Amino acid sequence: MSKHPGVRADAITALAEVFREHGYEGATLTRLSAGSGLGKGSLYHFFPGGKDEMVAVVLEEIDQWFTKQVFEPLRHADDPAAAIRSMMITIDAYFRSGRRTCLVGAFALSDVRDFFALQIAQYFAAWRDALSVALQRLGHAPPDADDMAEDIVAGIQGALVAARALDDEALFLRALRRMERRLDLPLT
Amino acid sequence: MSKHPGVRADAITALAEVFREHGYEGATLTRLSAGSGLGKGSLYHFFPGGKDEMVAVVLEEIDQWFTKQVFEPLRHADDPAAAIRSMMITIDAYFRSGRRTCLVGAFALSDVRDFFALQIAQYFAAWRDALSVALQRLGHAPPDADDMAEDIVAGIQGALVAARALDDEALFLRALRRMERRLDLPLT
DNA sequence: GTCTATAAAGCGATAGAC
DNA sequence: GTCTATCGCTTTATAGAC
Repeated sequence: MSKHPGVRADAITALAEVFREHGYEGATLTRLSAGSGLGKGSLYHFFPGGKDEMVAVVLEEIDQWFTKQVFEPLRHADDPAAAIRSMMITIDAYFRSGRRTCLVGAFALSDVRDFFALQIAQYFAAWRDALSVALQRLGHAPPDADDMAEDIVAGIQGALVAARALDDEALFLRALRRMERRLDLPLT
Repeated sequence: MSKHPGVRADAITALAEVFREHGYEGATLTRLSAGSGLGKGSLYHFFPGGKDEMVAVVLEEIDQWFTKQVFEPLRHADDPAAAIRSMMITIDAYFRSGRRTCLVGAFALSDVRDFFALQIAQYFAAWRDALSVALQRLGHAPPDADDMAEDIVAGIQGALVAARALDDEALFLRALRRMERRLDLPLT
């Protein structure tokens, strides 16, 4: 254990941003070093497994963040409808209206998908299942809730792609609102 | 002009597949050479601008294919509803139920987006606009038709991401059917 | 723990024989 | 038009001084 655990934690956040901006192959050690403020030697001290270990740790951190901020509230909030609405706001902020990409989604489209297949699949499955639970608590039958949840999770990824492709920030929020309306959430 | 124009045309198709499987940075000249069956020298003979020119030509070919097979039918088919249904079938075949990625979509999420921004934006805009025309011909007001078209185009991209992330082929066709149902197309 | 120097391999691109 | 050989350069990763 490091005597300054904050250094490693801060590095993980910085590395995540480099991977997000440049992808797996584009995230060179030079860029990872510059982005984290750590020399190559220090990076290999914290992540002896090199780039692959950095990615694995970054994916783990992302999963933990979403579990706490998105998945758990969907499953356990007193008001499921409010939790879904809150998810949309959280997501819009996290992805900065589509200016920020989803690292997991981008990896799913790339050739590193197979290598990190388990973590990628788990992230998407956890999101879909948590959302399905919230929808079931609103009275939807499990097969319908699964279908709706799958639609939303995929829709968010598609909105990220389209917003970046068309360079149109407004598109992302517009898509979120469309999906929310489609769910026909009860007023609270 | 080459004396064997088929060689270059075949190469473009092969190069497209390499870029699709490995992304821009992952598509090394060694892989592009192996995939096309042409030596590096021959590749530079056909594409003096190197990788960047190969990508530009590949994107152009993709745009031409979609224009002829998808966009034009949406705009001019006698039966717009049938054209939209036909689009879904064409798309499922082209993307092989999500096992094949959309090169343009993947580029939109990557760091080469800025470099090819124009071609990427044009592809998405052309798809959305052609679909909007078909929906308007079905009686939808232009703002509604634009909204629905945007939803479908983004939804297809999201379905590609989710299908690959969850390694679930059935998800892609399921998403296409959901979107088709949502359009409430008239029977013909 | 952090750095610089460096090794070994692979990269995009070019030259030139055929 | 096609190939092989090769040039610089960058890559990941390591070694070792501090």
